[in-house]
Amino acid sequence: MAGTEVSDPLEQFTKIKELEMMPEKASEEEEEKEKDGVCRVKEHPRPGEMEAECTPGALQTGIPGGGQGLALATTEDSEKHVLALQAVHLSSDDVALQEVGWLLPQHQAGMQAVVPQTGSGLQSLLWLGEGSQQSLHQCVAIHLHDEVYSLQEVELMEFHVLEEHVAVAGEDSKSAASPDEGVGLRKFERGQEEIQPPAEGRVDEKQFFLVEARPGDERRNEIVLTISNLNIEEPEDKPASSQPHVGKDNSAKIQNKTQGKRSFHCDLCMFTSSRISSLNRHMKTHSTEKPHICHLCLKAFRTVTLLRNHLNTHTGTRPYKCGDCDMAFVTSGELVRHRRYKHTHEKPFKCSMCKYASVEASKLKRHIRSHTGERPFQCCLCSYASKDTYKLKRHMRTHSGVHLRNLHTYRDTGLNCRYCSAVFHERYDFIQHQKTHKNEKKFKCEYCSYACKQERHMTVHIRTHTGEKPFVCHSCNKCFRQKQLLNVHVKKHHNTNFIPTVYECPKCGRAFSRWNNMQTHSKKCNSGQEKSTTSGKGKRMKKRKPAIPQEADKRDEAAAEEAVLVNGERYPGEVVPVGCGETIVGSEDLEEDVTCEMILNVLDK
DNA sequence: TAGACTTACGCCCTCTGCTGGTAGATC
DNA sequence: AGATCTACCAGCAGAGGGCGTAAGTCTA
Repeated sequence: MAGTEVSDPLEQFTKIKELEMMPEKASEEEEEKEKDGVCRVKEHPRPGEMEAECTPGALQTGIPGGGQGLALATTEDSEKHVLALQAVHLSSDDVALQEVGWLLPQHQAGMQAVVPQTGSGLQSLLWLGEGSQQSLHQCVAIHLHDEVYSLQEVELMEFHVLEEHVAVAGEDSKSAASPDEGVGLRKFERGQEEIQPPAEGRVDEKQFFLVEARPGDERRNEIVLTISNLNIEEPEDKPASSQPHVGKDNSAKIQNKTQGKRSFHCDLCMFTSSRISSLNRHMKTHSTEKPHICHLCLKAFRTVTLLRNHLNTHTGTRPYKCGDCDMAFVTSGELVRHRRYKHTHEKPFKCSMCKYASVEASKLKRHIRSHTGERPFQCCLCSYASKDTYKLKRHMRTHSGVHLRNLHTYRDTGLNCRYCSAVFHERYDFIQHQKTHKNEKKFKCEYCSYACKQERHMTVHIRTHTGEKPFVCHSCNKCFRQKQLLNVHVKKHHNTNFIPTVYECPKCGRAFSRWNNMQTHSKKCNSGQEKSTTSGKGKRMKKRKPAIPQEADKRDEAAAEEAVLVNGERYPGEVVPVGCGETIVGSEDLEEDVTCEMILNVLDK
C-alpha cells in the first residue's frame, strides 16, 4: 500500500456480499495463480470519485455480532476493478446498517455500500450489497490454502457454490464468462441467513473461505489477497440445510486457531489484540498514571524506557552513532531515519501519482495533499486553510495589528475581481481569489498594440490614450497620470524641506538634477566639447541616496521592522532609521545640517 | 517483560515562487 | 518633464527536508 494513504475506513472498505464469480475459467486459472501462491490487486482511486455512479438501494442485513473481520475496498483503475482488503473489528451484536452511496462504478451496478452506525464507537464497515452482477474474477485473483481461523476471530466469507466448480479467477483473466455465471460469494451470517439449496446439477455443498490481505509488492502498490478454505461447524440452532460441511482435518485446525487467535478487546477504545499481555500494556495508555519521573525536570512518564530516552535528552547521551558522519541519536530508529536522509537515500514511501518518494510516511501523507488539494487545517480568523500544521502556524503570524487592518478588515464596499464578477469584503479573500486567475489573461491595449503582463501597467498606459490624469496636486491643481509623478512634484515644488538631488560634474562642478544627464555632460566635458557654466555654484549635496546610513542596509529583521514603521504606519521600501539624528553625508556645506529627521519629513506623507 | 523496532505526530528550517509597492533606468 | 519599463524588496505561502519525541508493536 505504499504510496497511498487509506485514511478513512468509513469510505474505503467494503465487505464482500454475494459477489459473483466465474467458476470454470477461474478454476483453470487457479492453477496458474498458485504458481506464486498469491494474488495481487492494486489500490485505487478515492471512493468519493465514484459517488455519482453509485446505484441506490440499501442492503438490509445485519452483521454478526462481535469479532474481527476483513473489509474489502473496491474501486477501479483505468481498466479493471481492484479490491483491497483490510481487517475490521466488530464489537457489537446489533450493528445497525445504514446506506451510504459511494464506491461502485456504474458497471458494478447492484453492489451497495453500507456502513454501520458507529455511535458505539464501532469501526467502520462497508458492505457490497446484494444483487451484484459483477464477476469478481475481473477484480481480483484469490489464492486458496488451508489456513483456517475460528469464527470468533474473523468474519467469514462464504462461497456458495452455484456452479459445478468452485473456483476463483485470476485478475488477469480475460476469458471470463458473463457475471451471471459466477459463484456467489457471501458473508456467513449465523442464525439469520437462509441459504437456498443449490440448484440441480450444482454442487450441494457450501464452502467457507477466509479472506486475508497483506502487503504485496510495494513497488506496484499491491496488496496480496488470500482466501483460505474454511469449513466450520454450524451452530445448533442453525437449520440443517444451511450447515456447512466440516471436515475432520479442518476441525482440529480451527480448534487450534480458535485458541491461538482469541482476541482481547479494550473496553475504552477499539484496540484489539490476540494477547492478553498486549491488552494489559495497552490499558496503561488509558491510565494517567506516570510513575517514572525525571529527577531533572520532574516530567513524568509511563514507562522506564520513555524515561530513559528522556533522560538522554538531558544528559546528551546519544548511544546510536552514525558510522558515516558525526551525528548520534537517542534511539536506533532515529539513526535509521538519519541514515536514510543523509546517506542511503532510501525512500520507501512512494507517491502513486508522481515520482515523489519520501523517507517517512508522514511526508508522503503531506505530499499527497498537494495532489488532492486537501487543506485540513483551517485558520480560525480567515478563510485560509493549510495543508499542514506548520503553515497554519506560520500563517497565524500574519494576524497581527498592521496586517489585520490591511487584509482582514471588513469593507462595506466590496472588492470586485478584475477578471470575473466575484466580490469580496476582505482584502485577503480578494487576493486569494485573484491568484486563481494567475496567467489567465494578457493585458492588451484596445487603442494600440501595447500589451503587458500586469494590469497596473496597462492602467497607466491607457491614460496616455484617454488623457486621464487622476493625481491632482492640492497646492497648484497640476494633474499627473502616475502617483509617483505627483509625489515627485509635491516634494520638489511644495515641500520647503525638500533637498533636491543634484549631480555635479566631477570636472567642472556643473549641477544636474538627473544622473544620466550629468553623465552625458561629463563625457563631453572630459573630451573638452562642453564648457562648464556652473562652476563655483555647486555647493549642494551630491547624490542623496548613498548618504543613508549603512546600518539600514544591514537590516536584520527586527531593525528593519522598526525602521519602516512611522507613527504606526508602514512605509514599504523606505527603510530609514527613525530619529537616529545622523548627519547626512554631503550636507556639510549647507547652512543647516541635513539630518535623518529631515529625510523623514520629506518621506512623511 | 524489557528492550528493540516501528509508527505517527509535531516542530522548525530552507528553498522557491508569487505579488504588491517602489525606485531607478530608459525612451 | 513625462511615459514606460525594469529591478528590487518585503511579505506571504507552497513544498519538502531533517530531526525530536511519544506511543504502539514485536520479540527474545
